[in-house]
Amino acid sequence: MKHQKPYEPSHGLELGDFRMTKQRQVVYDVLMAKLDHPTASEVYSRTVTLMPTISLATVYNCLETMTQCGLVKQVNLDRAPSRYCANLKEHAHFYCEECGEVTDLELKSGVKSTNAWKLPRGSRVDHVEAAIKGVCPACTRSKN
Amino acid sequence: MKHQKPYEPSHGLELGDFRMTKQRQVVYDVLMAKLDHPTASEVYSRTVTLMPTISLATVYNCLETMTQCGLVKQVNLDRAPSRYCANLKEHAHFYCEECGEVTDLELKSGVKSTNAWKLPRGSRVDHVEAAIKGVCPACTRSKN
DNA sequence: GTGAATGCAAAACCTTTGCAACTGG
DNA sequence: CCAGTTGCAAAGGTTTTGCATTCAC
Repeated sequence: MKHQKPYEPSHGLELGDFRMTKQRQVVYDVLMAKLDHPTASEVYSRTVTLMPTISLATVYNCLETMTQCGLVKQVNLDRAPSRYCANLKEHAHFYCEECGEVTDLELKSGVKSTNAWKLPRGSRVDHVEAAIKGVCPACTRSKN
Repeated sequence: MKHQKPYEPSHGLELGDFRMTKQRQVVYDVLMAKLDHPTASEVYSRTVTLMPTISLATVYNCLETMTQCGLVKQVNLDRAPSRYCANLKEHAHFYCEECGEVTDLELKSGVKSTNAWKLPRGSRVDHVEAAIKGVCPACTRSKN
């Protein structure tokens, strides 16, 4: 069985041998420029306008590396292509079934993200991934 | 943009034209027989021992159809192959990074699954998907 | 200088699909 | 009977990989 790599805390940012190449810089800039949740190919489309020679494979590599380093987060909703997100604070994702937008939901203060669930005593929690599907306020309003 | 199909409540089980074929029966039986979280190909491996002529594509079709009907749930963790689950009560999933097992976490009573997150006023919530990664009690114990 | 990263194309992987044959109600 | 389902093989779309070239440190 192929296990996940153990989750690396995103603060601390242990970059190790991380080399800041031009490509990585552009990919990172693109992610920071617009805090929506682009897929790898959307990131590619945006980077290619800034650096026409970059390849899709490199974008994938950069996103993977940055995910490992904790610079960005990979967001997976169902089987859809992964999206990437530069918001490093703990948060959930809201997926609007009408407009397809993904927005971040902050954690309420003083609350643990696991607090709704019965965790067996003795579990160690490393990471919580919460996705909420529904209809966003804007789409709810425009529906009638 | 290709949207999700709207989420269908799993109670009520509107089966519509659903035809209980031998293949679907076997797939369903296999899922009920062991409430772990097999992937499509694990389901295939198990069904094939009971019905050697079944094809992998049919297993995928059956799982898809049953997911639509609300008979089973599709569980997606990261980019790993989808797993399937016959537990229809609202629950979260715990993924153990040591042993790779996926277990169900019940919702605490009197609590909403969204309660940790700041939902914008006016959002409609249809469905919550929560995945918790960590180390299960058994693996935590055996580590030292 | 040297190991790491890139770019390209090809492969890998999970999943879906087209279609003729079959079957459940 | 006949729409819905199967099985097969082939295609689909996303992501990864092998390898020669280039580059950051």
